[in-house]
Amino acid sequence: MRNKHTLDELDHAIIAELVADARLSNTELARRVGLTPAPCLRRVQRLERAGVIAGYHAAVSAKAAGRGFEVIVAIDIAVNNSVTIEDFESAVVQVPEVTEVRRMFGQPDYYLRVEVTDGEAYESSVIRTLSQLPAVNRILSHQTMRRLKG
Amino acid sequence: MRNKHTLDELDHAIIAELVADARLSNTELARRVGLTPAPCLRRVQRLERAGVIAGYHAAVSAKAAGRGFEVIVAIDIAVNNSVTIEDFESAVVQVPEVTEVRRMFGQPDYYLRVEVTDGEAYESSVIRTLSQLPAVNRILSHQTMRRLKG
DNA sequence: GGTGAAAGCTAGCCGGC
DNA sequence: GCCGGCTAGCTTTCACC
Repeated sequence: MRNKHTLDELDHAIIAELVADARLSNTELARRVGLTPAPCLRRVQRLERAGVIAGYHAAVSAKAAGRGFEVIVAIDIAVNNSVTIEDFESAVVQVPEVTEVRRMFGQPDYYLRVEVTDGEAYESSVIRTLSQLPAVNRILSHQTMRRLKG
Repeated sequence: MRNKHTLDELDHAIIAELVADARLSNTELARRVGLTPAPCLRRVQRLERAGVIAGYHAAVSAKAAGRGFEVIVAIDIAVNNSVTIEDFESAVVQVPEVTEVRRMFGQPDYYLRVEVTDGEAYESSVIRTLSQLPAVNRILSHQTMRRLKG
C-alpha cells in the first residue's frame, strides 16, 4: 500500500491524542490539536480510510481480568517442513491465552506472549498444547515480573 | 486490588465488544448486549472505575506509520545496584520507539519491544541510547520477520 | 433494570481563503 | 484543496422511578 498523502504535524498530533485516548470526542480532539471540529473529523476519517488508524480497542487490565501471569515464550522449531510449520502456526494462533505471535529472524524462531491466571493454567492450557505439535523442538518460558510500559 | 463484584455474562459481553471496537456508541453497545443505554453505560463506567477497562487506544498500523521494523530486545544488566537500575528503567521507558518494557524473572532481566522504520533508525535511536547506560551488560536484538497475532 | 429530558456531539452543507 | 461556521438530528448522561 502506497502513501498518497504524507502525514503532517496535525495528523501526528491527532494520532497521538487518539492513541492516548480513543474515546475523545471529536470536539475535544479538535480543541487539543488547534482545529475546529469539522476539518478535524475529516482528517480522522482520512487516517482511518488510509489504514493509518487500524482500529480502536479497549485495553483490558490483565490483572483485573485475572490474567496477571504473563509469560514470554521462545520457541525453536525442529524442521523446515512447510506443512508442519503451517500446522504449528495455525494451532498457536488459535490458543486464546496466546495474545501475541511473532516469527523471528535467527533464533528463537518464534516469540509468543501468553496471559493466564497462574502457573497451573499456563502449564495446562499452553505448554500442553504446544509441546504436542510435531514442529516444536524447544520451548523456553520467561515469566514477567513486572510490566513497565506497554 | 480486590474484586468487589464478580463479572457476569453481560460484563464479559460488554468487554468483548469494546475490545473489538472501542468507538461503539453506547446505544449500539447496549443493543448488542441486549440492554437499554442507561444501565449499559453504568456497567461500562463501573468496569472503568474498577480498572478492568484500563483505557481506550487507537491502533496505529505499524506499517502505515513507517514503523515496520520491529525488534524484540533482551537485556541483561550488570549490577544489582538499585540506583543504576532505576536510572536504566526510567531511561528506557522514555524512549518513544520502545513500545513495551518487561522486567523478567531469571534471564534475560528485561524484554523490550522496539518499533522503528529501519535498521539505521534502530541503531541510532535505541541501541545508542541503551548501551550508554551504566547498568546495561548485554543487549541481544531479535528482529521480527512477521507478526502472526497481536 | 428502565424512563425521560437537558446538554453535548456528530456529520452533513455551505461559503471563504 | 483545505478550513471554519452553521444546523438538524442523534447520543450521552443524569436524576428519578
